[in-house]
Amino acid sequence: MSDPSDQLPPSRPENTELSSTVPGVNPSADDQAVIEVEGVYIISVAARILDMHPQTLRKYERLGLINPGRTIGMLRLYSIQDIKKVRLIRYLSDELGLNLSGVEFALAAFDNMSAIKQRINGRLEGIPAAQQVVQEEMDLLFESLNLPNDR
Amino acid sequence: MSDPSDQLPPSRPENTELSSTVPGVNPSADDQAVIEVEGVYIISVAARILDMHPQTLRKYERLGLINPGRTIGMLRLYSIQDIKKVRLIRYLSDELGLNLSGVEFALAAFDNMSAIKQRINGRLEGIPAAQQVVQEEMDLLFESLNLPNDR
DNA sequence: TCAACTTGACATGATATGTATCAGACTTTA
DNA sequence: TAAAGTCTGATACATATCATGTCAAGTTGA
Repeated sequence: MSDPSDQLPPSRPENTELSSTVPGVNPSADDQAVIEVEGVYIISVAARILDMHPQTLRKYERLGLINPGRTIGMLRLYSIQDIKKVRLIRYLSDELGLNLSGVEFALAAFDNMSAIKQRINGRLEGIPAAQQVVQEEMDLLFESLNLPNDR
Repeated sequence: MSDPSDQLPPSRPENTELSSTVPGVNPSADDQAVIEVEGVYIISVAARILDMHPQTLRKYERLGLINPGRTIGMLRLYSIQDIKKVRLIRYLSDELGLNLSGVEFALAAFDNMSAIKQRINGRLEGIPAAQQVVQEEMDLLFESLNLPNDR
């Protein structure tokens, strides 16, 4: 039970990455919310893209699993990252069989692992050899959970 | 969402550690599997200790969540560690609301994290400063998931 | 010996989930 | 401005999951 290799979940489908800085249409520039109009969909469009019911998306938001932007009015705006996050949620739910509490746990685990990986890397700034080791092993960890390893 | 401190789950109850070498009834003596008769219960006793139905324990085993020993015949024998693992399962299920797929995921995550922590530590043998950093941060990670950090 | 265990199958009630609908108000866009 | 779409909040429904319970027929161990 402690050998990571004997409990790999089934392979994760493509296109469920949680993001990775920014999607395609954002070559250089910002870090902040600058213009950020690189693909933003209202709920009906997002639902059609995902082939899911709008109510399901609203429910996910109510549970804190996603957090789409809003217009000045209150219309939800789904970014590419939001769409991908929903795909990941659906994967965890449909393929791995987690309930929504489990999805919440898994997403939090993912976030925390990403954060700690970053922190370690920062604290090992002066020791590249150690950075390398941690990088490799943390990547292994992400793989073993079948979760994306960047943010 | 990436700050570990803002998603700490509710505090975990006492006595759900997954183990830690050996339980109480073992004043001095061994570390290895020497005699290892420091508390081993058949299913009815384990169920009474845990205040759970025997069928529930059998189901957990069938799903691969626990793996109690057996007599030469086939009677299940629950060790202290098994008992504690069941308590952890119950915590994940009852308190965090995970279904059994989620419990499986969480246990696997825990195992993998423990294993990677060990591996990193081994590979950083010659760099105590780095070991220290990783130790601290990995402990943080375990805390953030509200899971025990030893095995 | 015989109570307690084994496996496997099936049933139950409570709860979770995704989907659906309604009403009344607000936003967007043509 | 009018139509179409979205908002919140409530409610409802079919299906699935989970812990528990029961049964039968065979095995174990004090």
